[in-house]
Amino acid sequence: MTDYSWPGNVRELRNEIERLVIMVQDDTILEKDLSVPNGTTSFAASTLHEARAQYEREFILSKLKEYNWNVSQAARALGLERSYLYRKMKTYGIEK
Amino acid sequence: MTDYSWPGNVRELRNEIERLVIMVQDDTILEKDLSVPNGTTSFAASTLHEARAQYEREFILSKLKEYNWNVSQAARALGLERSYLYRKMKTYGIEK
DNA sequence: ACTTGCAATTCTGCAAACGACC
DNA sequence: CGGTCGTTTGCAGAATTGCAA
Repeated sequence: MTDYSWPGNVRELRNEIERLVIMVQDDTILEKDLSVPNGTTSFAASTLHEARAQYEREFILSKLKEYNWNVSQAARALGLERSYLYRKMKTYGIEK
Repeated sequence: MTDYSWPGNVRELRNEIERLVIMVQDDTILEKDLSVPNGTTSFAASTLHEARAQYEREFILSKLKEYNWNVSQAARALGLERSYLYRKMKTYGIEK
């Protein structure tokens, strides 16, 4: 599991762990049990909530990069208050 | 403009109109003024709000198709109340 | 299958604060 | 000095969402 970057934030990792606890009967977790096969880049969000969060995170991140991490400009482009963008960044664990 | 399908819902069309009203100085709107050139499939949402809506719509639509328009099943898969999914569908103008 | 009312939660903009820089 | 930026926080009004029916 350490081969995977867990791009969203810790939530995704936590979800996977919870899933494993429930699904795997054996004491040992094998690679086949993982929902993220080696080499996978992103794993599909099922819930609307999850999907939304993942997408939002990517979108915000891309805008921040586009504006060279100038939060004020990115916020303007995103149509958000700059203070609110900070909150989003914290929520999604986005940092330079 | 009638060549474009305005996939989101009327909101996208309205936004484009508003943009045109503001941006185009002349009395006549030319094709070059459109932010959606002929043949374009989707036009980039700028605002987080817009992007979110577009994405959410696509996501919900795909789940509905996946479950053959069984709203109850789709709602369960999406992690939403079935009554709320109906509201979303209305909001985004999703119908079979 | 589909809608609606309502309450609880969450989201979001606004204002304000502080230091730093120009 | 006035304006911008980075960052955080409190608060009130708006929007989202689940539940019951």
